Amino acid sequence: MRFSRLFGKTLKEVPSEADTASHQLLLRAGMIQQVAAGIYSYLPLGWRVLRKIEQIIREEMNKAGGQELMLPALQPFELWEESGRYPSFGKTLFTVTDRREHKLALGPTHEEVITMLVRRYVQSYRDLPLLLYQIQNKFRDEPRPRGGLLRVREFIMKDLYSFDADEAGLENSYQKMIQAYKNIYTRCGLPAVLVEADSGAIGGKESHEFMLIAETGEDEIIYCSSCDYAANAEKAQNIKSELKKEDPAPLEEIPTPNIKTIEEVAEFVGVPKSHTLKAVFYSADGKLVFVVIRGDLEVNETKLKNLLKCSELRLATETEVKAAGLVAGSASPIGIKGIKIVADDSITLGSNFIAGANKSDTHLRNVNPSRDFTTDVMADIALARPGDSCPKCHSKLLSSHGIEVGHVFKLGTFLSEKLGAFFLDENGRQRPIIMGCYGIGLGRLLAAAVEQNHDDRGIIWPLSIAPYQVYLCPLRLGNRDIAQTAERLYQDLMSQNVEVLFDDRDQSPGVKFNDADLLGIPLRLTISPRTLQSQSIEVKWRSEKESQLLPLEGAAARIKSLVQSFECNL
RNA sequence: CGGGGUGUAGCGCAGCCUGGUAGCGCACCUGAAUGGGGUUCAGGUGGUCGCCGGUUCAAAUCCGGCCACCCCGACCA
Repeated sequence: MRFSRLFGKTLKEVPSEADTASHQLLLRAGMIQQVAAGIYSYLPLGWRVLRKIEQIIREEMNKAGGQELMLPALQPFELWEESGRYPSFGKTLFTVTDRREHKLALGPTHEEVITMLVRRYVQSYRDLPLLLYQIQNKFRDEPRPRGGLLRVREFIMKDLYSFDADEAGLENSYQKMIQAYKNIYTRCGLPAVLVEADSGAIGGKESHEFMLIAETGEDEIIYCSSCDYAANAEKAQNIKSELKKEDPAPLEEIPTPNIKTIEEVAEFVGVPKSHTLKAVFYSADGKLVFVVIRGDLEVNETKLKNLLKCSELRLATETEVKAAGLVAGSASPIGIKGIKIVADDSITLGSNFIAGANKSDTHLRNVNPSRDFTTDVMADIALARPGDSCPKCHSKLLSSHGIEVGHVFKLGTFLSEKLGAFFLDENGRQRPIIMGCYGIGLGRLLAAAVEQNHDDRGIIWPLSIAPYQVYLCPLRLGNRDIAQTAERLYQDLMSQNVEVLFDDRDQSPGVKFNDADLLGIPLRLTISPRTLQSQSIEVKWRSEKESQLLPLEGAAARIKSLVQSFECNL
């Protein structure tokens, strides 16, 4: 490709809308353009990168036994009501109405459609296992698109769906996909890590995410400093310290004037926070919920939401709390009636707690769960924090931010049961197909690759996904020798099937070098009067500081093998 | 949805407070010089000042409403 003909221009200044590195660089390099909030066009350079990522993913999916197909973006709205997933997607589902006033959804994902397809063709266990995938646009009306390509409303996603006859089959498919994903990240030059995850709106039981550790990441990862435990903070567990059991002492009121927060209570009474019980009020689908947790811990709202199986969860407002007759600051579950009480299991790891008295400016001493109050539900709903103990090995937990570059789910049978996808097993018994799904956002992967690989001059593409492999950069194009040599090398490289961007513009060296660095093409070839004098060209990797000279004679073939040897290392 | 911010040429910005019909840099076009890290000089092209309404002899500027985009939070693969 000749630079002079390339559609798109590089920018010196940073467009004001961008503040993450990948967003700024992709805009400055002329690879993407924003059309509306969370909606982007890909220009030729950006599209070439995307297509390379797509091809790598496709190859790995095929290698794992996946079969590619294509599904519609427009889906009957009823499908979402039937599957029961409409409430959990809610407003993120884009809907349109056709001329017959029939409601349609723009597919945010395709489990419904593919399950309908599969149920028609799979009747027997002999038809399983099955791995089907598609690479296409999905639509989600995100509350807040952000970070350029990192969170958008229309995006290209690879989604593979697995169909198995039994749990062992699902486990096998799941492991195959995890391996395929690892291959994909390696080939794209991304050190992604596998973490335990919450399955969110998709539903299902077990789930893992692939994360790229990055400051700009929206997710928080909790990981162990010594073992391999790692989980999304939404899902992460910790070891809750067990306090010495004392014999239950009688309840006792203590006046606590103007003392409301756990910190204040603990200090006032002179006990550690872990000797107190904290009350937090939530509104779950409009119903008030009373949550009790040990004072040294915080509530993990994702865990709570899953436990309550509600679709909307938020902190209750002051008005709602008052209306329910609760005394914020001095509330406790003792004597509460008509409100659902949910407890974290930490409240059983201690005794004689300090808790509210449901009377303003008053607390109770020696509160003991089960003796003094009962709960409707008890489970782990605590937030794991850095500094806590690892649930696997008790070492210290750490945290960092990450970009979610892939998510795999064991769905189980809830969709196949809802949508009627059954098969007959060896014994002629009808059973629901066991499903899994495995997604990668291509644009996000591209942005993550830039977040991971750049410096203050621009992008540094890994060779495998670079828009071009080689940047051919002749200086002083007015010089006929230079022009001819460059033109010949350009033709030679192309005939060797090297992907080359030929900077045929008669620009000053500074302009050319700066553009080369900004675009981030891995290998830069410079031809100048200087190099020509020694019958050589200068070769420089974008990722390295130093350059070297290569004889002009046979340069194309040498460059070809340079590029190839690098590819083989991946 | 709550809080904050911004909308003036393709991009980055000034002008607005104190009304008089728009300016700078980059990019682009023409010419000349320069030539290993965004070089220099000269001359040009390009804007219904986000939209609608109001005040006024006169609105980018003042007032009201709306819209879009960005950031933080809520939320969310």
